[in-house]
Amino acid sequence: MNMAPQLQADITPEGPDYDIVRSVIEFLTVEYREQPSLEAIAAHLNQSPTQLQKTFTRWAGLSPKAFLQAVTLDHAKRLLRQENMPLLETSIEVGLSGPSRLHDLFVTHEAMSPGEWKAKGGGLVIRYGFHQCPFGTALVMTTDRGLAGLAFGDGGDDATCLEDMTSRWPNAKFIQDSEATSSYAKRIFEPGNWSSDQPLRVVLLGTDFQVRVWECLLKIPMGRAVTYSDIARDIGQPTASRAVGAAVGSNPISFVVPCHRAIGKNGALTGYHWGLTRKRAMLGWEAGKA
DNA sequence: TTTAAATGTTCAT
DNA sequence: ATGAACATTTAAA
Repeated sequence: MNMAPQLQADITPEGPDYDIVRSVIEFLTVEYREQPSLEAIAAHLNQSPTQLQKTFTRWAGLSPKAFLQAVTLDHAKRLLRQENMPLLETSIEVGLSGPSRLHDLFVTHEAMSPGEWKAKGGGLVIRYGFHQCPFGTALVMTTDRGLAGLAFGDGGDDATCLEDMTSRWPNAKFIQDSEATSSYAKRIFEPGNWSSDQPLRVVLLGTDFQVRVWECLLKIPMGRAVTYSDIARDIGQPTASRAVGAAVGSNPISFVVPCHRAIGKNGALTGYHWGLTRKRAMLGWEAGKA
């Protein structure tokens, strides 16, 4: 309600948190057969076990052990099985600018007109800024109609990250303006700020097919997962699962459009534009908040 | 468990 | 127009 200046610090209390967490996840992923003990992990990172335990838990809401369990095949399959009845079919009569009630974050979305899409962003003014978030550095992009892009980068690859995004809309005009984008960052990464009073407005810049896929993703509740073929079925092209994968992968608003909740039919995490480790991190983080 | 063929969209010749 | 790439999936060996 108030407190503008400090919020960004609240999001990431200790700057390097994600760096540590990321290392832990990477280590666990490679060595998970060994079921490494907390001591082993800590030793590998040159940290004290208690320190590490505390940092990790503060970040994820889950102990490293519970986290490891949350990202295994078994757990993923359970998430899928749970999705038998209700998920995609029952939901929502969303027209083009209809509000969709999410289980978690409230979003209103709006697709671009075909003419605007053909212009590849021409005549569009996009403001962008970098912000710290629980998953590293986030690049936030907005238009006057709402959030248009969200990307991630670690360390010094901010430039790479920016390049990746700007090349999607070559004719748009880009202006650096962290002031304008910071309010979005605050809203997105702090679950406490999620409310229906002020829905988050997003603009879907993509082809017809892509937009349909992304709208599907928006219906997936927090802590749940669906397969690529589920989505294909829901948009009326049951055999297009592969195409769906491609569309999911080109989603410009990562995290807000929960592309990390789409997984393979056997429960395996297949791919992620910003790195599989980050996908695991997001799934585990959500498991801790749910 | 690994391999091969089928599949739909997008992007580059 | 045509072909290759892709964050898939299924069936067959």
